[in-house]
Amino acid sequence: MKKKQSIVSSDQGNESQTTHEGTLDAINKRIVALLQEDGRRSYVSIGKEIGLSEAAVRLRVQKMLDDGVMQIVAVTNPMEMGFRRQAMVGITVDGDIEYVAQKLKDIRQIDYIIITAGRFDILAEVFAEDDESMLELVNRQIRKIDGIDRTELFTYMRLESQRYDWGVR
Amino acid sequence: MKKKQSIVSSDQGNESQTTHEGTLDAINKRIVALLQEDGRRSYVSIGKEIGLSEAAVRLRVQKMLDDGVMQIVAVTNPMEMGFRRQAMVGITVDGDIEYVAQKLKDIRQIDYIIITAGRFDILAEVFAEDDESMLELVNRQIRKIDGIDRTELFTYMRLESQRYDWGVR
DNA sequence: AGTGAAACGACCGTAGA
DNA sequence: TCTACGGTCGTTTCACT
Repeated sequence: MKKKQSIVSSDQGNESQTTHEGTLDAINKRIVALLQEDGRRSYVSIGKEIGLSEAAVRLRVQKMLDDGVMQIVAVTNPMEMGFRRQAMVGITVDGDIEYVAQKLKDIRQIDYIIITAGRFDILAEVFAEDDESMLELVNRQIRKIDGIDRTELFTYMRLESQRYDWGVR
Repeated sequence: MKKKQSIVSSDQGNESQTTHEGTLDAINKRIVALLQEDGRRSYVSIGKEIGLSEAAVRLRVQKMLDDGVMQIVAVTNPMEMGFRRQAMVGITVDGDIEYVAQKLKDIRQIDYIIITAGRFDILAEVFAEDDESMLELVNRQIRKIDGIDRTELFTYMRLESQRYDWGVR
């Protein structure tokens, strides 16, 4: 529902929480770090820990959410959701990459795709209930897309330390 | 801090929220879907939307968090955090995979590693401030690890539709 | 950007079905 | 596993710095 707010840099002498390069100030980093542990932690308790009033914490969090610096969301565990197979699919394209990318995005069992430089043109992370439906997905859905040359499957044997804390460690 | 609670399936005629296969019941799916939009949405407002009391929603969310079905966390945007380069590194190992995996996990700029079957033994997602520090990371940190045979870098040109909603679409 | 205070709303534990 | 309810705590708004 929320749109990224248009930021007119109000050059009126107030020190910004984010620099032009997009790095956060020390206070925001601490706030983000705490919210990465528990996204529902109250502003009051965060404020107590870092020595700021509840309102100050809340305004900072709101600004970071509005600016698209972070989001606070439920992240599900694929295993617990009944998806026992995950894989990365390396794809080489001999047609229109944008077209292929669009078609891939329409597939429900792909959670993200990456346009890359290297041996592959696209990497797509896929999940499936079991080996059977993983094969079905790759052979009947992905490989059928016009413009796909080859696919190569990297089945996940084990996923270590999935984290969501880019840049705040 | 929280441990996954041991589930003794109390076969006393109460319909469970999770089946043995780990899929959620319809109510929990709706709750998760709403929390994927806004992880801080109040239990009261969720309850109103799905026709359940605040306490019922709260108990269900608590159970899903305790069971490791989902987590509610802040997810940062690497770009906004000043990390303008992301890449997947494909790694082949000629030594001890566990040792290599452990060493990789200690590197701050790796957010997750995947043990795979296929051309590579390990896939690692890495991020860096710029090309310079990406090269430094791969050449000076990753390639120096004992037991690593070859590495292959897939630089992200564009990341499409990163989502965190496995299985609830 | 930040504080403090008052009114309101959400959350939590528990009792009862 | 649900609802109802009362006590406590968190959030919101606003005036002030």
